[in-house]
Amino acid sequence: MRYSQLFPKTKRDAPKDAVAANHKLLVRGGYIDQLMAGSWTLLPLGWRVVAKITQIIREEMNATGAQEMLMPLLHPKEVWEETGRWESAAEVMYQLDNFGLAFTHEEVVLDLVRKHLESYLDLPIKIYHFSTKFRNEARATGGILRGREFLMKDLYSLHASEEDFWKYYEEVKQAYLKIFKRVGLDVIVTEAAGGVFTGNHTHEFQVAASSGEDVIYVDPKTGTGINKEIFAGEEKDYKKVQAIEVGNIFSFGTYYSEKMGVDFTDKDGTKKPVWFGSYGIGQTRLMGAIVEIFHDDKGIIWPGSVAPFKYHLVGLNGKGEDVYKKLGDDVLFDDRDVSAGEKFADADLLGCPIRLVVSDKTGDKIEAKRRDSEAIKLIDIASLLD
RNA sequence: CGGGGUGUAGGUCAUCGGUAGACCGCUCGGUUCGGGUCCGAGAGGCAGUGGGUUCAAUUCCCGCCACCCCGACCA
Repeated sequence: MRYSQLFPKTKRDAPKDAVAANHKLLVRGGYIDQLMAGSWTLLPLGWRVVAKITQIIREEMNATGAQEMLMPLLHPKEVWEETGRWESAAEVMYQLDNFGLAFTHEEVVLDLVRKHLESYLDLPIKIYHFSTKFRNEARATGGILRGREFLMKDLYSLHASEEDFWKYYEEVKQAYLKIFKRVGLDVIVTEAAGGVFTGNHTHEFQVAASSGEDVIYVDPKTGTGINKEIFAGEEKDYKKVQAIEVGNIFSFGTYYSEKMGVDFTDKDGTKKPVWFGSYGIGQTRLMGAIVEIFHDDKGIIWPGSVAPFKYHLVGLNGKGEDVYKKLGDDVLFDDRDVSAGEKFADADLLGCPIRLVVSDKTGDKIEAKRRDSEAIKLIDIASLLD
């Protein structure tokens, strides 16, 4: 990608009211653009980051045997009335006369499954999708961390037995740990309340960050946390940390299945309700959380796995064209006729992992510098392509 | 939803009871070319919106709207 053709360009100033690092840097870098409070366009750069996050999640979900699909966002009132959530979740759900906008998909999944589920032989079912969620947030805040509309992966699993359910629940927990590790985050598995979703406790995946809106108590011995909302221990025995919730997993037991009549014929010939759980990761929030963790005063420092481009090639003195053509697709080439300083500043702001410079000074070599280091080395094109 | 703050050029901000100015960005010309170079010229604004006070309102007062922050709330 040539920078000269990239839409849009970087900005020198952050939005005047922006406080959160992700808000300032993602907007300045041209990753996201605000339509209104809690509503963001993912610009070409931001979309590339989200696509990389999505692909990592997809790989790990598929590895658990889950199948990707896509469900609608406009839901009939009826299915939500079956579980009572048309009323109980009215505050978070955007509702029209006979429809509601998706803020989650439990009801739709259960309606889907009951039409196709007959026997224990059909179970387990593990299905997921990536889609927009609408939430009528009383207060959208923190840049892209809490929006009224955002992207999320939600996985749903249905099982013939409690034992099989918990086995898979644990498998998803491990998959989540892999996902967060792959995107560069250290997460704290945290016990929490289920809110509108369930009376049971749930597991959240929290990332320590001073800008986080959650408070959790971390047990120094196990490294696991308990959300402030259900914490009942002695404060002195725990470490209190602020954190961003980047994922969560829920067990519903047979509660919703019974309400919606989602049952199957078991081995013994009797009808039983399915065991049901759901598992979410917000891709857009995850992008914001990554920026909260990985940035300095100059800009973003993307982990390699989610960076929009691996290389940011700076051409000076009209050079760089040859190197650009050899590097393939994973490179952003700053081909503008502007000062070196401006190009370096933009490279720091955009935060690609490796900055390459080709100039009069580098001769037939290429200068390489990691975004997270000051060390510079000269290499030749052949070893770079290796 | 309660409290606070802010709305002036594309962006960030000054100004001020007498119909607006800087910097950045943009366009043009020159200059420069390893950390947002420098010089010159130019384009660009119904001062969020509705009302009130006044000879006169961007400025003072009130309503509304929007955004940001704190709280409440919250997959």
